[in-house]
Amino acid sequence: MADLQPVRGTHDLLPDDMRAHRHVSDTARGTAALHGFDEIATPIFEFTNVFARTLGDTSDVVTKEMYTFEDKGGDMLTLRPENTAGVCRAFISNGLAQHAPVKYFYSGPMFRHERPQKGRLRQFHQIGIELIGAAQPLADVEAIACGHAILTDLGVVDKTVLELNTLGDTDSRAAYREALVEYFQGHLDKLSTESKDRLTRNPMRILDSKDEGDRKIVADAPIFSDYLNTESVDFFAAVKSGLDALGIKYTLNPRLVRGLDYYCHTAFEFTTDALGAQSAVMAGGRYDGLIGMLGGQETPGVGWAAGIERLAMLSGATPTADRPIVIVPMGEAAEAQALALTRTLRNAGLRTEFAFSGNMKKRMKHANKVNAWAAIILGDEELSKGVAQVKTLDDGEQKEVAMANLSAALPLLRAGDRG
RNA sequence: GUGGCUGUAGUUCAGCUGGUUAGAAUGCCGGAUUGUGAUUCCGGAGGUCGUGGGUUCAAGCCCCAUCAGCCACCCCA
Repeated sequence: MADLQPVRGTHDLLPDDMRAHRHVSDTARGTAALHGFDEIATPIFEFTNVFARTLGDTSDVVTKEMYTFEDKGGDMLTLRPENTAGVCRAFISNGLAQHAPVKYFYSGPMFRHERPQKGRLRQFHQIGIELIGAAQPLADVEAIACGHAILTDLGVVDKTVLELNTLGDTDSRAAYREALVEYFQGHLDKLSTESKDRLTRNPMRILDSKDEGDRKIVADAPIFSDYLNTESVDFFAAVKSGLDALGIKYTLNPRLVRGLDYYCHTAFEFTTDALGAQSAVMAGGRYDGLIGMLGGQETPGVGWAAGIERLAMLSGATPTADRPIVIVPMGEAAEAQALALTRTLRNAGLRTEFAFSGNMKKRMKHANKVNAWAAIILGDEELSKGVAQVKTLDDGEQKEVAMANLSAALPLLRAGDRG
């Protein structure tokens, strides 16, 4: 066992992992593009303020999970724990308000100092979309529809449930919050220690508590829907009817709240029970206050993020690498010829490798080991005749093909093999 | 951050109540005569038993610490 361990909660993506990973991000990128979301990339680190200001100083992410450090110039920087704040910062920095509404897709690493578990890493990867500058409920529907389509394309949508809730607008939320605090204050002695803490930091979180004592108290707590104003109710109704129109199923979950302060109105989460305690696969919502908090002109936005590792685990699909052709030259003259041939075949778009060491047996073995679908054998005899022996490895059949015809003939020989 | 389980060859694991040179499978390397792989046969390399202390005549097995993985909580993707 090597004594050099990777940093806790980080993972190497070896080719098999990488392919599974790419399968998720490539599929998502393609489907997002189909929905009009173009890819952007923002820096992996930002000034700490970008996150501290937007995520709120009560959230767990900010208070204990960020990788924050001072750089050599004395600036406080933070490795991004999520990408929405970065995208909104970019929106402001680049004066993109003039192009609003804009639709962006992103994919990349995020960092959170949490205790690792399966499906929960310190460096993990997310895909996500942001739709900035559209205040209409249809924008929320569009964002959810895009996410739903991606889950469908990945073949995991059946393993998930779309949970939906509204957090209302600022007024509704403030009124409800006040009522909640007042209610729980009256039951302070019976609340769990954790929930007492939540009461000051994020009272709505108490609704989600797993503590039995808490649950009893929660049962009689004020209900959010009683505090929603007409605007909030109408907005939510529009989102729901949009989803209905698209045939996207959802279940209402009044307990679905958000740890991050900037969310309002629509909150949604595609959850699964296939990943243990890590049930959230794709989560998002509306964040109308975020850009204002960052110092930009008040601009509405909606989006979601999804964990690539979790999606990859859910889908279980591990695409295999394209099988190569291996050229097996015997003798110096053949090796020179083989080099030229690799180039010809590669130019023709055929994945080609060169078995350059050992006797013929070794080279054939190599071809087998790299899972080649065909070996091209080139020796003195073949050279003198201007041909090559093409052996298809699955059926063991060998055919003589004129050198000049190789790149045209190979795809036909492979037609029977679609590995 | 809190609590619990686990940690033996590249990989998956075995190793009896502590007792001589720690095993298997698979993988890897080499061989079974000349230009043919994946099957078969033979041979070989590879582990300071996560790491550091301690108890003991003696520790992979016991104790402590530490690191990592996993599970639950917390939180979240």
